Amino acid sequence: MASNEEFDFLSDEENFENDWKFDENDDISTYINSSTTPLSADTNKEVVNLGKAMTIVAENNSNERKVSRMDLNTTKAGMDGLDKDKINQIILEASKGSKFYENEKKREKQVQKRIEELQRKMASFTNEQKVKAKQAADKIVQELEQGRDLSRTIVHVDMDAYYAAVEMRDDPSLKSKPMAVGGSAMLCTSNYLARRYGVRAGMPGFIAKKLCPNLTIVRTNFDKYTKISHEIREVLAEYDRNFLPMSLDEAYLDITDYLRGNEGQNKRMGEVKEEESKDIEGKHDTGKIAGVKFESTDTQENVCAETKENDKTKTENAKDAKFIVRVKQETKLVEVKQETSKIEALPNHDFEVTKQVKVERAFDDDVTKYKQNEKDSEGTHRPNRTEAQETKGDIELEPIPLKAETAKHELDENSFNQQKGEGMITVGQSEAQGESDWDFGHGSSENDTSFLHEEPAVAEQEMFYNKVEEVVKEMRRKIEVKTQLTASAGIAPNMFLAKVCSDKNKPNGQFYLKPERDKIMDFVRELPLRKAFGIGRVSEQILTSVLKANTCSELYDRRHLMQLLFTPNACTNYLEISLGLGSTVVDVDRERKSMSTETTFKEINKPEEHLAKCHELCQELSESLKAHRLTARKIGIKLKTINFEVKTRVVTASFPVQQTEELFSHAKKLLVNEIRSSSPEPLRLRLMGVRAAELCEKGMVNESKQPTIISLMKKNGSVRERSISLNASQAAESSKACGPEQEVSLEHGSMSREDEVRHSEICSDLTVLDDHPSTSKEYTNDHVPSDQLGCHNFHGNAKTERSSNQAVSREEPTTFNCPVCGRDLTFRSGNALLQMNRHVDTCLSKQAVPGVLKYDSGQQTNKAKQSSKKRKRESSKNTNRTVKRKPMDRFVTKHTK
DNA sequence: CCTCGAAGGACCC
DNA sequence: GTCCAGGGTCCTTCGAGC
Repeated sequence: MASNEEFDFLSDEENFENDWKFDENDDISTYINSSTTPLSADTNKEVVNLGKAMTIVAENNSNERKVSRMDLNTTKAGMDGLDKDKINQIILEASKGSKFYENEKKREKQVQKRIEELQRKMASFTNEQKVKAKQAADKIVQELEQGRDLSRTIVHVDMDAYYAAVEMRDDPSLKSKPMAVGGSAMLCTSNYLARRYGVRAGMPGFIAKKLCPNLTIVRTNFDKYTKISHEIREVLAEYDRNFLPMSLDEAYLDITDYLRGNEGQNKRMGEVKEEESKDIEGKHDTGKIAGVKFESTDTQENVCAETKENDKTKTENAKDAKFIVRVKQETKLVEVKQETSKIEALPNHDFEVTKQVKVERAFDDDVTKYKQNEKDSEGTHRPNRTEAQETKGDIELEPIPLKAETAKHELDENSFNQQKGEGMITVGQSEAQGESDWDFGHGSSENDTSFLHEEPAVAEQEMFYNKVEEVVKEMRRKIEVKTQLTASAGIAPNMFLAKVCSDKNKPNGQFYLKPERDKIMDFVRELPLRKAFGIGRVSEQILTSVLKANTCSELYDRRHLMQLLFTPNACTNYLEISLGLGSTVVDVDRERKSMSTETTFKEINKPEEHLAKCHELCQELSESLKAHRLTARKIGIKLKTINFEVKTRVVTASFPVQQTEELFSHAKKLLVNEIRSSSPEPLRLRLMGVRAAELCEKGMVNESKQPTIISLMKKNGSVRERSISLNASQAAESSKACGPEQEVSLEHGSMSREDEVRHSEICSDLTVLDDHPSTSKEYTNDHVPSDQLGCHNFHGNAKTERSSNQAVSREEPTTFNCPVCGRDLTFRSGNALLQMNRHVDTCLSKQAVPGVLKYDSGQQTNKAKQSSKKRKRESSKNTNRTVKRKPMDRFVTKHTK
């Protein structure tokens, strides 16, 4: 436990005074918190003599510094203890003189310039300014602190070296070799053996080869990764149906509801599929067995019983219990009930007592390999292992977490609420904190936490923590059983922390940061800033060289300066990071904002080639748009010259487009402009891209990586929401619920923009006005199957879409031409006529529409949207600030008063 | 003075 | 011999228009 002196953010008068000193003396050493070491050499301008690799090719300019932006980023997993200098030297040698390198140098200079400006600015601050700034910062801190929400249990699941792991799984000979997945231009990922050489994702293959001449590079196989990703997601969905996939190998889950014991509980039981078990047998070649079969549970029952009586007995018996499991050397892997309840964890988590046992189903074959978590909980150190080591199988057994059938210790609502904590002060915390400023916001009657000091509450809390760990372990095991790939997980009260935690015990480990404020602050204290989401190369450089802050605590100590130097947005974000705050809402309802395609090639410099390439890209993009049923109002191009300079140009179309030629006509203009403006020099490109933005959905749920909001109708830049947001599964459900008769197809074929807008409004009107009980909310055209859209085959006034024999039992889709708005509307319903009439009425009562729309787009929609979100969980205290931490830029305010 | 759109970047995986 | 991706999101700056 850190003493307050060591980690005293708020009573940092000394630090604060040091700032003044810094101003007067420019004495960096007094400014830097002596307890921390610089992360990188350029933390301190004076420290430059770090070997050749660090001194840059100075050419003419003696002021030139090293291009630190090209350095290896070793903050990621599996990169500890590398000879960074040597690696950086090799990278430098391989890059020197290239166009890319020159460009990096240029960008580095720009960053330097910014840093110098900031430093100048900082030197000009008066004490008065700083005092004021500190007050302002503290005020924000206080608000943020008040919004701190520790009630959610967020899990970040991250597959270990995913692509590489997949390739190794399918070709075990790769396991013993350093290998990477990608191409010679760029690597996507590398295995842990390769990482020992400094080979990592985002590195060009040829440099990786220099670092590790034996490196095997395997081509990417995205289809395969996607398929496996689906399998992983099936597991994740058991724990949180609304989990948020971030990429193929990474996702956030909110398992709070699951922990309450009611979500997904009975979904999977007894349905372990044959093929699953076969898969497992088939693939396991090394044959080391670590699975365990639980039989009688008498012993364990006893252990649990005794646990409550006597601590000593608890420990010993628990040990025994573990031994029993191990000694037996049973070899059957069992699938157990979803909900694992670890009843007691022992000090240091050396072992666990798992209480009973309801075997739902055993795999057909008794022999199943099961890899062991090397480390299961925080506090104990686990050495890094390579894949080669991991497959050796010299591992300890660990009982598979089992479900506690006798739920005597099920957390009751009461204890849960305590855990969840209004104001969340946990045992021992108030003492530890003393009268520190940290306590702000916790002073009133509602913060009477005396009840938490009672033993039962502590025990229950412990139980809860154990349960959390077990659940996540179980999840990871399921993933492994299913895919033979390991995942790491971070568990924390918010997404930011969960992310950091998942990295902590990689590979194949997990880390639980318990929802206690002082634990979080401890955790965050020495956290390198670079680990924080949204702090990349540049921000890190700025923060270290301007603020001399390497860790979150140091950042916090400079909050007054942040206040003066950065934009309010950036400032708040930094404060959130330094306080360990992050989003507690795993928000899947994110809508895709743009869609693009780009490609790198050998130099292209002839206009006709430019245009040909552009057309190609437009075609690709058009296909993507069509596949997602999207149209775009903005079309942009991206050009990268052979010197790596990037230009983007955007144009707003007068109506939403989707077709290749439509896209091309806009993109072409932009491109030609650039060709012209570069002339008489040829436009020498190495990359071209086309982008579509301001997307409008043409119906259907967007099948992008995240389930999306349906139907955002945009007009004049302002968003007016029409229909209730549904995620994909909800949409599917409601679609089922409504039945096909509620689906409406609309003719989109050749609409003008005006038509499109009008059309949207009409759809919306239907949404709003329809009073059909089952459709009052979901009645949009969003569920129309793809083949119903476009309606290219509708010509008549009322034409059936299917052959009549097919349509006998189902209602025939019928197309009408609306005499008012002129649109073709298809209704698949027995009462199509009625619906049509309703539509016509709507069109006719145009005057009523604005009012409706207005109302709808006002509070109504917001409310509806909120309630439609399955989990509106912002506690009443939760101010708007903390909830969503957005990635941000750390730009600098132009004028800080 | 405020709002918007375009351009440029930073960052993430 | 190979010589730094591609698909996104969000933020800031800055000039134009109201």
